[in-house]
Amino acid sequence: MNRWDADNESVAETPDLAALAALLADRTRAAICMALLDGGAWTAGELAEYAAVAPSTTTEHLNLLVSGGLLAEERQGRRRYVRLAGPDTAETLENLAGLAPYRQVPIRSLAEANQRRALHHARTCYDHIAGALGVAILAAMTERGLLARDYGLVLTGAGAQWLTALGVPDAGPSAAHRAHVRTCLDWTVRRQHLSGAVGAALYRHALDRGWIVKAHATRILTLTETGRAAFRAQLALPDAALFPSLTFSPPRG
Amino acid sequence: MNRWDADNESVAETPDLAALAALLADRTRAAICMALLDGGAWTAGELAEYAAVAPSTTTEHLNLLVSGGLLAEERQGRRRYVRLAGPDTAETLENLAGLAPYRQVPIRSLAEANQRRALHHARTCYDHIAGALGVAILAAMTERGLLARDYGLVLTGAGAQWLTALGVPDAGPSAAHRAHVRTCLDWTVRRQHLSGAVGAALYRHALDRGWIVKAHATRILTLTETGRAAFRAQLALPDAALFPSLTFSPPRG
DNA sequence: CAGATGATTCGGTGCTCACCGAAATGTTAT
DNA sequence: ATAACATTTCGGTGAGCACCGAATCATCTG
Repeated sequence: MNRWDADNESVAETPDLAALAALLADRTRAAICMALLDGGAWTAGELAEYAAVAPSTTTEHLNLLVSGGLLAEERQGRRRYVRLAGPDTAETLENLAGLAPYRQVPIRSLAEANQRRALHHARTCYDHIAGALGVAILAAMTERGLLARDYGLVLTGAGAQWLTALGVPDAGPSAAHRAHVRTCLDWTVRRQHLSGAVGAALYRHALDRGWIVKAHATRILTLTETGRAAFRAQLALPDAALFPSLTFSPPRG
Repeated sequence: MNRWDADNESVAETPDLAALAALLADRTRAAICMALLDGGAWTAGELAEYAAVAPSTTTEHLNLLVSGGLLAEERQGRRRYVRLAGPDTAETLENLAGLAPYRQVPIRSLAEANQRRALHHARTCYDHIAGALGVAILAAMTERGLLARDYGLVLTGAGAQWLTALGVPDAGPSAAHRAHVRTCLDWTVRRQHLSGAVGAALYRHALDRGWIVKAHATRILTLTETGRAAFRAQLALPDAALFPSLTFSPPRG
């Protein structure tokens, strides 16, 4: 206790950016986090198999990630479920991934190639829709005057009416602390897609109505025939956004 | 070249989150990035002294950060200037810092304690105002109806009028690709402050009018007497936000 | 209760990397 | 030209850590 600082301790607190980054700096841990961006809870064993490391190694990684605040865990009997700590964690992770350099990964099988195409077409991004479909939705909503870019991105009056006409519950007051409309940089297409509370509500609605179905243990979303009809009727989405086989993956420099 | 994928290469590209995070996972490199969040360009030597490592070590770090895309460099004769790559880099860094755990750092001198108090009171956050002053500005603008939270955070009509009355140039059309109004999590106060294009314009305006002055080689902003008068008249900011000595730093758990 | 299953603890190994100092390179000042 | 200065290159050292396997603990199933 010093004279010049009688009522404070003689220490201060600084955000430990390096400690947080170190959690993500390992390829295995990064892969785990990217997998958890599907928004679901995974068991330790599933993650071990996914990341192709021994269960013991996975345990160590999960301990670090949980105690670092990135993951939340829930134990049920003999198994350990983990998921991302929250929407803000997911958002920051996606932003970071959009900023990251690209790395070449080999494709070893036809199944892998198909899976990758599906992933580029439509996938979850925590609690909303990403991929070519997500990008097309944002573009169409902007073009049709449901979203406006004048003062940042906002839902217009027409947009609010459109949502209620669809039967999407208004997430406004309940999610007061969360931005209503937001964008997220897509790492496959390098363009923006819709996130925020509206993006999340739209995703849930599409799931409920059977427009899309989510595959197990991946982030892949499959568009149903009903979904294609709905997106055509509601937003006039072009076929290129509705069929995986037509999804264009641009070469990267 | 395989039959099943005749026109694509048999490799795909994934964002290398781990590689990006590894850049920030070192305490020295993280300190360098945090220093550069003042928005200015630093020489390699200045950063070496700031981070308390040998010049040769600094060179290696800067090489990594530049080639990783986080920093932009500019050489002038025998010296090397570096700055953050862009506003999106700065934004992601601040978000990350807001998510990071806290670390205790010892305070070794009275000067350090004063500096820290000033930093908590008002500082730059790349291109806008952070600290207690920044938080107070956001709160006051919201309370006075210049910003609204109904559909995400937006500038109201009254807010736009207020800005033009002040003489702040409208950054709207010129910064079309950037969000007009945005918030940034403050690591000192753990509350939001105003960023985005409007935040940047406001900061520049306050500098031009002599409301605040920026100290050399730190992120510290000092409020002038004119500035205090202006913020009282325009936003009715309370004294607690106008005087560093009254700035409250809450204990952390 | 026995056997299977999911997760954890622990010891040991190998690799990566942050750091420094000394010498070298290139630029500005006297 | 010579001196002072800013930065870089390089070799070597030491610490941290991701990984595995074997053994152990806890839980569920037959």
